[in-house]
Amino acid sequence: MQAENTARASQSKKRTRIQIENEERILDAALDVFSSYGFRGATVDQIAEAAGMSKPNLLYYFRRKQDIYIAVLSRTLENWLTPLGDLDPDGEPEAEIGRYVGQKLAMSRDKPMESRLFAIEVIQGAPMMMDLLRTDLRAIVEDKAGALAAWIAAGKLAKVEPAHLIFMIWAMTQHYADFDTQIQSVIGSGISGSPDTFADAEQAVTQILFRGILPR
Amino acid sequence: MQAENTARASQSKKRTRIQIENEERILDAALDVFSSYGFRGATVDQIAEAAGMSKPNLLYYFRRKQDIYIAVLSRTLENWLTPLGDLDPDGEPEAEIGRYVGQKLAMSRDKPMESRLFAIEVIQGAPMMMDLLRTDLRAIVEDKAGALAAWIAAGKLAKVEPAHLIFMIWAMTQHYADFDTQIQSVIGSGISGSPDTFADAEQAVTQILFRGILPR
DNA sequence: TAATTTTCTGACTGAACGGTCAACATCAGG
DNA sequence: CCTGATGTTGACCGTTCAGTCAGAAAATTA
Repeated sequence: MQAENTARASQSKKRTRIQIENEERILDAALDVFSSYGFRGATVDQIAEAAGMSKPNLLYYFRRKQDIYIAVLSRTLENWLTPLGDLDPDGEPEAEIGRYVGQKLAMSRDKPMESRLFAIEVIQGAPMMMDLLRTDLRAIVEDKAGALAAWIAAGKLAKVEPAHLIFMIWAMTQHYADFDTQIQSVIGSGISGSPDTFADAEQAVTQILFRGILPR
Repeated sequence: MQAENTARASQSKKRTRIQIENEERILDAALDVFSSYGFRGATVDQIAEAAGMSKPNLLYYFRRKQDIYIAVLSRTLENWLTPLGDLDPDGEPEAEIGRYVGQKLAMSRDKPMESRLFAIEVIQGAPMMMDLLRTDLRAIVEDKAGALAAWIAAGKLAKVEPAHLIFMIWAMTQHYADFDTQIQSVIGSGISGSPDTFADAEQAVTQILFRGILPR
């Protein structure tokens, strides 16, 4: 993403205890605010208040609003790509994809703000993340698409354009985080709030996906 | 949504030619801007420039930024719910759902901004649309979920929680509009730009969905 | 504990924003 | 072609925002 520590920057030698604590508090608060309002809609004052500190103090750690945003995206990106990276081409598709889908659904339940942060950024054209999408994300998708293609060639999966299969998994799982408000409005509860709803979601996703792609 | 014409309001008698023209230009421009930046991120000046008129003139037609936003949401909502409303409980599931999915995918290709407008609004907690979601959207989903439940009971569809099946269709189809930037970054083209990509998307969605839910 | 560095804050600045207003321009109907 | 209604604009206002700064308070080091 970038030099990561655009913070007190300069050429600071060691990160002090207070620095580490406060930067974390700021990033937690920033995730909350940015995932609710997007970059332009969020204000530094909001983030400062959520982090429980004054605005000048926040700006002492991150000189500019953009630096906070980039730092949050950076920190979140790792968790984001890890599960897909774990997909093992030498494993069996049902087990591997099942584990992946399970992890993604759990992330939608437990870390919905991260999902929404990326969603807003991407929907708005990924002005800050474009480079990463074209490099890191593209690379890992191409890599794992190869694994899917091999499974298809081996007759272990139905014929689907591999990249699109990955997109569909993202779509189905992340929908429960990103559109939680809508889901709650319609059925009364989201997957974060109700174990029953989570179970229904998991059942629907795996049912459709596995019947859809596993050999009959 | 509301009285629709919060515009020149007062108790205007008839809408003049210029009024009709300009309100349409404004709403087109507003859709473009709001779908890219969200409500808080968009500025009235941006919309005015996109509509090719001065800010005071724009505010002559819509007194407040919120009024423009609500008007755009209103206008878009109709197109949004129509395809689902057309789903015929007395038809055959494959034909009905197939037509619905086709319409939704075509909308993602031809009207991606509408999709993104709703996506941003919902992701941010639907502050302006909550009422509509809880009434109109909920009602139509419950209605159509009944149709799906009947098909399932008749053995014409696999057992899936009907509301979740609808969510999955939304997720899979709208993903191609909302996350177009991401898809382009990964495979080089989106469904609006390339007929091949659209065909791949359609194939993936229908393949997964129909194998996933139709009786074997 | 004295010196030094790090952390924190109130008060501020210039720019951007939403919205107003008085006056000017254009239009449609008689 | 005159007149009232509709449409349009530059200049402006109060507020909010990102970011600055001089210096006070707290922590660290010696």
